Amino acid sequence: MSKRNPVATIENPTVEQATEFIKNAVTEHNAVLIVGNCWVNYKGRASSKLEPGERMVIIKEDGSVLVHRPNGYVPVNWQPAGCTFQVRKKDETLRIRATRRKPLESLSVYFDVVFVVSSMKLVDRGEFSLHASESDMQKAILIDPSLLEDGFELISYEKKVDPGFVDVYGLDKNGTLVVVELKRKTAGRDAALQLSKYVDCIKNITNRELRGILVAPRLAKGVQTILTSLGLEFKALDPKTCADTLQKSETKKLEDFFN
Amino acid sequence: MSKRNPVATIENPTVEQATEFIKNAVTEHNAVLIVGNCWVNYKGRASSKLEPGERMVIIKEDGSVLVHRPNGYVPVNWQPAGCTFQVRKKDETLRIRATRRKPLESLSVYFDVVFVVSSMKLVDRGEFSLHASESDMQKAILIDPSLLEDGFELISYEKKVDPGFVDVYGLDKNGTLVVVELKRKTAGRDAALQLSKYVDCIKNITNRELRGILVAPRLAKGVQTILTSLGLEFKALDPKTCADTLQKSETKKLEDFFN
DNA sequence: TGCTAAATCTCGAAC
DNA sequence: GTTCGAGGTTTAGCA
Repeated sequence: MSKRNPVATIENPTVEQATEFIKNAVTEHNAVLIVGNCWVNYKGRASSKLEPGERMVIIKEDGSVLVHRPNGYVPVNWQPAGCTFQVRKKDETLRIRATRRKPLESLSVYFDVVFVVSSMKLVDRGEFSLHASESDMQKAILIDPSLLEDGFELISYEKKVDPGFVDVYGLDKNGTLVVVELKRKTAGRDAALQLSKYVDCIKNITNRELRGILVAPRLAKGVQTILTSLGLEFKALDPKTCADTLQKSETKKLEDFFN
Repeated sequence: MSKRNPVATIENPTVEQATEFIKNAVTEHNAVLIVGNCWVNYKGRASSKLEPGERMVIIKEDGSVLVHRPNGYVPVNWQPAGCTFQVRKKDETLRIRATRRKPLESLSVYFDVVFVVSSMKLVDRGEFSLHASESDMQKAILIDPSLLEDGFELISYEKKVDPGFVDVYGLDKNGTLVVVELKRKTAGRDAALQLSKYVDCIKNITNRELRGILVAPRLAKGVQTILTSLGLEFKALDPKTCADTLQKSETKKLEDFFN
């Protein structure tokens, strides 16, 4: 089995070697890792100065830069993506200057000793998901309808094309028809109006009494007023709560399996 | 000349080798750099999942962790300082689990391929300074009173015990008495009220006309309204500008010295 | 220890 | 494009 190795490393390079190596890496839009003794100046939205010390510097292929001291999880200096770079050697010192416009700011890192430098082209297509997705919220309500309201019974559900919205239809404990609109983030005016449209639409079909509930972690400012004036309701539901419900459900399934 | 080299590196280690190497590094509170193919789970204040991809992982000696994708300057996952670690190999997979209490949260990183791993003990005593200090801002105004306002003349200044505040008294171009309050960061409501107190205090002593000016890089939201209702003024002054003025002054002194 | 206000905040959506 | 609001915000200053 041949293992892909996208990383090239030089240990204990001279300043000259490191300069050439980094210059090449940056022009080829490779990511670069540098560990060595350096000092840093930043000028832009603010200005800062960092006296010499041993640190890790990361340059990413998108032109972002991070300077990390041996302690603390926040970088001491950084530059967001989209920087242009100037790498040069002068008087036995390597200088890396990362500049960006809008806002105009520049970060200069000076090395007099480099312990190790790596250049790499990483491939990362993995998806990142924080919290539960909207479909997870929907699943959670399917599993435990009481998340929505005590005595709530599900009739049907429909996944909309519009991302972030999922409709649920059901009956409350009194048998009244309920239309639900889900949102995984703060619900704004648009969500309220959307729900109102659905409710109006259904009122044209049936003469039954109808409740419209907007379900979201929270409401944007002023939306409660809109909801009230439209005769709609709001139910706070956290994606995290949904994630917990799903996980409990998973473990319960396992327990059922073993019992 | 013997060059200090605090970095040990293994290129293309097996999962087994990497596991042992990292286990040792972590127990000795060394910093660790890992580049390889990994996936990540986080559970704590929120929860997240990151599908497999090639990334850089940094473990620092203070027990903080960073997971960096090839793009973006913010880590996709992280853990603040003070974590306890569990490093183990299982089924040809390296798992690093970083846990912290208060809040209870844990980050698990799984590697099936490691391209390169480094262990290091960095020495960094360099001082970091951001902005100009408030006394720098004061000095800058002493050097160039027009930073404050055209035609401004200084009468006296006083350094307050309260850190972050420096009072300046002067006359504007019309000879009107001016009271200035300096703040090196965004001025909030408290700064406005403080200035108001000073102004009221002086109004009790003299019958002269009096202007109160709040000098800061910017105002917090809603503070302009408060200032207006109190009959006070705001002058934007960036610590950065002050730093520039000071620097120019330094170079000018040098020029004067040589001329 | 808990709270409040600021940050080279960042990041995204809404206006 | 700018403003506004949320974040696993983080962080620093105080009560």
